[in-house]
Amino acid sequence: MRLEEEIRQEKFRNENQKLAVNIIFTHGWLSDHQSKFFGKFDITGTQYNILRILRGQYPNPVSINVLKERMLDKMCDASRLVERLRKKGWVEREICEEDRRRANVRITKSGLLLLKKMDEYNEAFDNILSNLSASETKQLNHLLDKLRG
Amino acid sequence: MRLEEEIRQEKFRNENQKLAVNIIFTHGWLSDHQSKFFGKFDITGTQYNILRILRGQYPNPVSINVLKERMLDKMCDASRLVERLRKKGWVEREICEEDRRRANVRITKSGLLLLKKMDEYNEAFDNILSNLSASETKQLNHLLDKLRG
DNA sequence: CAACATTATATGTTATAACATATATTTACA
DNA sequence: TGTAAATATATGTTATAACATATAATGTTG
Repeated sequence: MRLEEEIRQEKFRNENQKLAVNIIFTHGWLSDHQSKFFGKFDITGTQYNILRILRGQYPNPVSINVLKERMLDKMCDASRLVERLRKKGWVEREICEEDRRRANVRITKSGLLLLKKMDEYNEAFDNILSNLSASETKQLNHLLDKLRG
Repeated sequence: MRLEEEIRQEKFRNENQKLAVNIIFTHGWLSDHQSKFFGKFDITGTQYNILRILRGQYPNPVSINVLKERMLDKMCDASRLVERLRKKGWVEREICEEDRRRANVRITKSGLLLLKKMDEYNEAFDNILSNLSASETKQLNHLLDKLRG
């Protein structure tokens, strides 16, 4: 639906301002869908993202700092985020012996199992974004990349 | 920059998944810029948005419920958000006499003044999004609208 | 009109994000 | 090598978001 109808605001200063609002609104729309999905597995989108990064490196560990760098939303709070995942048994951490400042974080079997279970729903999840054709999706990706410069 | 480089992940399941990640990442990128700007005025993006809605109706008041409806991120917590704005002197509220359940919220002179001051920076703000041509911006808006169905 | 449902808002609680600061370890360099 | 700077992570604090529930006013229906 047109943004103007969704938020009942007919006038924007210009297309740029509308774009800013549109990005925020679309993000909210997507988050709603996602958190419904993630909620079923007692995990947040941010946490899921971390687990995905860790699976990508498995069986190698990843430091907190690298996690920060690769996170979608650069959080300063990665320590406590990892600690929450640890409490749920999805990751383990140990001090890195080569550099004792670092903490090595690794996904556990239990974490891998969770992701595997969630993988089965990937297709349903992708369908949230099925209102665009393949070429439109590609173009949208391209425009977002270009927007950020 | 290409999303793949920004988050150092070369492979996505498909363009749809990349799109989901791209929207979240672009939103984060935009929020960073915005909060730098909003922070200068001791206001958050959400609060600014409420003030804009209220200015749109000025001098008529708006109920909490209508604010909720029009907010970009439908918050359940609009009461306390309005209360925060009231404490800063940017809005006032009173009980609606026709329906005493409702609270009428109105932007104050001080709130209007703040928005006016912020208006002066609109152009600089729009420039955050200046990496696209006019027609690309329009198309991006169109694709986002279509994506949400 | 009495009882119940609905609506609008408020509030208690918990989880998380944001910010500043602290601690421990390593690196650089005089 | 001793000391300061830099780095990696942790922690204290505060603000806000999310969720559930409470309260008060209005609408509805027999």
